[in-house]
Amino acid sequence: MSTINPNPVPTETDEGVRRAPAVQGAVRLSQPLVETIEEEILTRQLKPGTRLDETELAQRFAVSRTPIREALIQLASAGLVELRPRRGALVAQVSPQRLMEMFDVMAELEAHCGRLAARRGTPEEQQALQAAHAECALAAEGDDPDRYFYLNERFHQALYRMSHNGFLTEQVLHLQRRLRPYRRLQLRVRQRVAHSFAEHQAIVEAVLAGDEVRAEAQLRNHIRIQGERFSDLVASL
Amino acid sequence: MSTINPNPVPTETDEGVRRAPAVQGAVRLSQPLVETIEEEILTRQLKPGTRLDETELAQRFAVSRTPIREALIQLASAGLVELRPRRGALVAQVSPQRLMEMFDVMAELEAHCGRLAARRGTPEEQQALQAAHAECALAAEGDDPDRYFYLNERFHQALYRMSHNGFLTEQVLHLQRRLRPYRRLQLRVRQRVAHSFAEHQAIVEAVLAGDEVRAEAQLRNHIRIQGERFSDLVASL
DNA sequence: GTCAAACATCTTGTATACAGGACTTGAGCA
DNA sequence: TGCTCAAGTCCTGTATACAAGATGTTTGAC
Repeated sequence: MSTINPNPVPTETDEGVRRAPAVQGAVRLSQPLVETIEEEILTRQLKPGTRLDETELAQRFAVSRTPIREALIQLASAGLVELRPRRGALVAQVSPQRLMEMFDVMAELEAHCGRLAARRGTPEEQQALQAAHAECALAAEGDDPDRYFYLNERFHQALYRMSHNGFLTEQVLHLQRRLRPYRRLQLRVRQRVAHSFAEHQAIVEAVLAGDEVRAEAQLRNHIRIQGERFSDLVASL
Repeated sequence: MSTINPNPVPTETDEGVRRAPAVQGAVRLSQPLVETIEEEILTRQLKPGTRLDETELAQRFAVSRTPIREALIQLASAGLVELRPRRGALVAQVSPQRLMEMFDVMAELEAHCGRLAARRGTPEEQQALQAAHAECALAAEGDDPDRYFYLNERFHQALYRMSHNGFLTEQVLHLQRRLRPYRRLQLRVRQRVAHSFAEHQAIVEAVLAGDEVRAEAQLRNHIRIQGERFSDLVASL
């Protein structure tokens, strides 16, 4: 019987789900379930097309089918799971074309973040952006793709916040998370880390200079490159 | 945007939700519930902040609490309902600032649709766009704001499809629906229908001419005006 | 040997039971 | 009179029971 993995994201689910059926502990059982299953889908431990049997999951997490069903519904709403009425749940298949469509939308949203960040960023946010950029520099020089990948996300998140548009930030964060496994492939490509960092440099300069047009263009291009690289990758298969 | 397949057949909800508990008709009871409650929230029959009591809803729709809970979870994922653990569900409050943020994102997504439509629209799609535009003309001349509102949505949807980006289309459709009650307020403003139609004219010309830059700019402006008007409306209160 | 229909089994969707947290109300106290 | 605390009630979250659709298998006919 497997328990729920400790989460990298700081949450207040202080304890695991290892509980006797009648004991009430966490506020909602389905929440950690959503996070765990989502993580496993995004990390490809659960592969697209995999059947998600409710009873099996219920046994695995030592809860009843009720919170499992609620978790699956939430995952379906996020697009990670396909729910076929009366026929069970599958890990959603994401076609290469759809991925490219998602990268396309991501590029536009990030570009808009860049424009707004250049226009609205406060001095503190500008400093935070530079700090995030400096951290990326260390990882890039140290030739540590995994660490760069993580810091790269932090860099972009600093930009999202600078947009001062909470809704936009939520949307683009969601897409960032959704596309993570595919973006991760990119950095394995030769020289990609170095190129990415150079692009960041141009972005930082444009944003700090308050150059909305350039910030927008640089970011659009920065994201779009990933979509194109991904497309090359797919085409080569 | 949810990947829950409601039905093998893309049919309307055959009728209301009033059914005897034991009658098996729809594939899932929660689906029509989601649609009904969503409709009532979007039409303001259920006002922001209203408590959504599970037992009460269960009685009203003559089902058990189980499908009600599943519906509420889906609505919460769509942002229409706020779920407070152990403390019940509320119709989500949308602050004026958040609405403006949503209009801002909407403007960018529609603008991108416009650009792609100008680049990729097929002759059939161009014809469909013109046809939708012509229908709007009739409603505008006839001074029928409600009908114009409906046809206006069809016009925009024709543009979304022209983008040939399914993910983008889903996202922007979702936002169109979400913002509907607030957009509806716009057309009551004096001369707004006439202005809107004039803007459509410019959009159609740009898209048909394949002028990506102009199509994008016209659409961004067309949507942004609504956000600004809304902001004026809020400020005047 | 192939196909189809009927049956058995599995799994989902819904109803209901039950436990525990949250809100309400009223009494005691300052 | 106002505040605090406690008991009672209500409602949510979870488990479980049950019904019916979906799937797989076996058997029978051609």
